[in-house]
Amino acid sequence: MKSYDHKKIEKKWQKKWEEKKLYKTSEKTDKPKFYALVEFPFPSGDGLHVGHVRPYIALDAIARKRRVEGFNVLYPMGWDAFGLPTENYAIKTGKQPAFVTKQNTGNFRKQIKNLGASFDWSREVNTTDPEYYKWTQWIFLKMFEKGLAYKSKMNINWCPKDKIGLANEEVVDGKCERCGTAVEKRDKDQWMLAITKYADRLDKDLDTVDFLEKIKIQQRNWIGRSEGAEIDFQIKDSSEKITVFTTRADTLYGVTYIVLAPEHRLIAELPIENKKEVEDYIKKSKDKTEIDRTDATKEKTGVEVKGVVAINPATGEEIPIWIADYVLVNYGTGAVMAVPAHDERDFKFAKKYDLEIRDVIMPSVVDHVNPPRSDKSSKVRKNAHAIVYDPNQDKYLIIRNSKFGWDTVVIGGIEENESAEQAAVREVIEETGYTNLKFIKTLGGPVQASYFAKHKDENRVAITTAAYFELIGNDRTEIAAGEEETNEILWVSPQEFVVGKMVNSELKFWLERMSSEYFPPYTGDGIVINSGEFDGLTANEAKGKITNEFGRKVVKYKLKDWVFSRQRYWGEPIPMINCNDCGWVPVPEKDLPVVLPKVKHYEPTDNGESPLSTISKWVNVQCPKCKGDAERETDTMPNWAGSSWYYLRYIDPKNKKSFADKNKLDKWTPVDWYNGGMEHTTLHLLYSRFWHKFLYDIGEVPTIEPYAKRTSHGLILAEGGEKMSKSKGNVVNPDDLVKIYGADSLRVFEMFMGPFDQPVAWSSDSVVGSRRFVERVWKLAEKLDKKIKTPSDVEILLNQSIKKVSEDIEKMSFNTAISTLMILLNRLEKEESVNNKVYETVLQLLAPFAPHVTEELWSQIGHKSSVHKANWPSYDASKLVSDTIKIAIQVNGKVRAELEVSREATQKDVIELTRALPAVDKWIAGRVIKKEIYVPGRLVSIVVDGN
RNA sequence: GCCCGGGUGGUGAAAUGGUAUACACGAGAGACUUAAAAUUUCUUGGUCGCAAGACCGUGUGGGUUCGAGUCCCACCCCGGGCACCA
Repeated sequence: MKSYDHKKIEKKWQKKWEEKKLYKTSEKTDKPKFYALVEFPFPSGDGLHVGHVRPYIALDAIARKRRVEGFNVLYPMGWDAFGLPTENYAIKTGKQPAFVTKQNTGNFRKQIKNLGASFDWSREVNTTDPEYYKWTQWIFLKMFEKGLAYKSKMNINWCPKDKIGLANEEVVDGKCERCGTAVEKRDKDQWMLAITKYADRLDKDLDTVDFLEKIKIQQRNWIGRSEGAEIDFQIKDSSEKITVFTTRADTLYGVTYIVLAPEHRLIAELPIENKKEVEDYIKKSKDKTEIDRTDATKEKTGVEVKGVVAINPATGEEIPIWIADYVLVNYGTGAVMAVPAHDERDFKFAKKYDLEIRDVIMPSVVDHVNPPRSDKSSKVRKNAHAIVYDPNQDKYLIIRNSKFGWDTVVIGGIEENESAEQAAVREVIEETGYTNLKFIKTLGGPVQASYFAKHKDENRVAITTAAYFELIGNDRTEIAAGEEETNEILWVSPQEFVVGKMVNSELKFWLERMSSEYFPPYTGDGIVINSGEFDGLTANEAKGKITNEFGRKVVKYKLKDWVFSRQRYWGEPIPMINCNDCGWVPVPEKDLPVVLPKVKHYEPTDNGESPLSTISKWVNVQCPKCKGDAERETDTMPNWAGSSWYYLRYIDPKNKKSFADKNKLDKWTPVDWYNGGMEHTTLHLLYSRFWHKFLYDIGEVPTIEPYAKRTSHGLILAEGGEKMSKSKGNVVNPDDLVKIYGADSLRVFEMFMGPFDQPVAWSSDSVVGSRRFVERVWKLAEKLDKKIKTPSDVEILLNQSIKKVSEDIEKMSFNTAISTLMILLNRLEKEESVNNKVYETVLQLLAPFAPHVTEELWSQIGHKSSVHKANWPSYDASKLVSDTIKIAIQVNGKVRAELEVSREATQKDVIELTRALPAVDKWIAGRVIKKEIYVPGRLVSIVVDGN
């Protein structure tokens, strides 16, 4: 047999597959469809690195498996080729971006083809092709027609280095996502897309798709749906009112002031006494950068609006109005009701400016050690806790109840006409005898705790107030009669005096409140207090009732409209014409595409205009409406435009009449499985869901969602654990590894190196292991024998492997699928001869990962047709377990022996056999057997008496 | 601060509550070779022991269980996302 020559084999089969159009998707078949998609790359000058191709290989394996399972598979590839890097390169070298793009796509295509991926190259798309972006522009015009695209003066994010406006999604930590320069704010006329009109559906329809949960969560967080209430606060002696948005209507009675954003429109309307002060503050906050203003760690500032007060609609009280820049104009109503007792920011602000803090929510805890029992009755009691600290020995006074096995603080009921402090003192003396107590303070308001009181056999709802004392002497009186003798009085260290060791779940609040003069605001749920008729309701109940009474229910989103203009050359021209008489007029559909003109210079201009604006021949046009003089829009689209619908163009890439044929769309949408990076979750993935929903609304696509399933790969890092990048010089090019080890070995390695969804550091040294594996599969062909009988354990291992590999590919657990095949191979190598059928199955299971070598071996054993067309192996469910099984014997939880038993053996038989084993007898001899457990097929567990 | 992941040998990593470290890399020893590479055989969590074997061991501390890497509670560290969103 010839030695394994990957270069020859891989070239040979790649050529044959292309000739036979093996991976070309047919439109004429009644097989069920399967549309697999990977994110198409931006063809940079750097080429692909080993990280880029991992998802291509993964979905290639899935696509290959689907084909042999009988699906008509669409697995396409293309180029997301508009973008800054190409333009910047063009500026540097003077080469046409279109030319550079062609060069780069050529290189990328070659790199990908080297891997033997089963893409249908006849459907390749390129977003910079006028035949493609004609339809990107067409969709934009439809959005304009429906009022979803609008031009508006926006205070946008501006990158001074790239000289380009950015969408919110492109700003990371106040910096340009691409170049890291601090983003400035600029007022500019910008085209906007009204993605916010789809906010509710983009959130809700996530329920209808199979996306990884973390992707759904991240999108939901970004969309930021928040249910709450709008409540009007009348301004005293005025017809004006301030509307606030709140998610905590239940705390309305705790509102002690109102805060407006500096940009709030009402500020100009109010008869403010300290106008100068207020205006100074507003000016100062306008001068702050976005980063400074939104830095939550900075101390909050504000200024009171004097001469004007608002009325709390619930209490009727007059409350002050403040202006502070921690309140944002563009969220909610630009005004908040401040509840310092139950909100961190309000609390800090109130402390700083000495504003009133009013408790309206009592914390409520459910004891998790002794939770209330549903079968017991419940009693409400008012309690006092006495926290007694002895500074001399740094210890706390507790009572240990040996009967129930718990430690508790001194606790007792509060009698009528008694304060918590008085009750606490009384209880300490009665129960412990200590009399020299110095009262320090009451630890805030009451806390409600629900628990099951063992000693009374009933559920308790305790509303407890704690009093804090220090011990100043050791005098003790006699402990009152009647106290249980099971009680022991102890002093414990602070380490022991915590929830968990102590039975009192309220203790965490007491400790918090003891340690600082101002305890932190309580922001959790609880029971409403100090709120008139709403007292005693849970916070949740009160939310609804107070909203009904004083406000109205509303839903707000954090999502903002999409800034769609870019002041650059290398993007789709926005197909709009500005006419002095007619305003913004869309380019007529028949004139699409608006083709990018060729220019000599691509440099962006400092005044923030697109380079296109300097080409007067292109700019000056006739108004399509009135035929008067008009000018083209010179801004271009962001490069998220072309990628928002590319999966639709793959379906019918050559269509000249529409972006895709309706029947074909019916057949192929939605994408069945889309894999891509987590970094696109709130950008591309969200944008394309928006575009798709829009196209659905205007009847252009048949489904409400573009992607039925979305998964995500982990990043491949460089060997040192850093990100791979050309500037760091740590990029690994797949071409080099294909040359040395072959595409098959590289593919196997990329799948084997670790969990697909987890980040991994690359290790070129380890590729050799996968190469050895491929070579050993190659060599196993020397042992083939058509007549040899397969040993039963091999038979079983084979069936188990078919099952495991099939399931693991579906779960994207490629690493364990490969290791399963390695285990199988290790076993087969031990045999003198291997049956052809067994070997063929191995080749088939390996084919999705290593398509070339398996195809070669498959043809060498005499197959005329491709291994990539042979039906996926199925397993025999009756041959997954052997007749005898090895089980482990545990004595007191420790493995002491092993035993081989029949699969059908009964518990009685197995345990008898077990006891007879000397290795077991040693551990059980002379001891009382308390328990014997047999887990069929797994183990026997014997529990014996103590020592 | 909040929301997701994750923490297991020298390394990448396996493990429906049931024999922790499968599979692979690396390392060590042997075979083949004039030699090296390649290939191949064996060893490879730690401690003690001549051995049989014993004990310890999945970030830390508690808990549930006959039995915990896996479940519960509290915490520490690393990666990612969001962040003055009312």
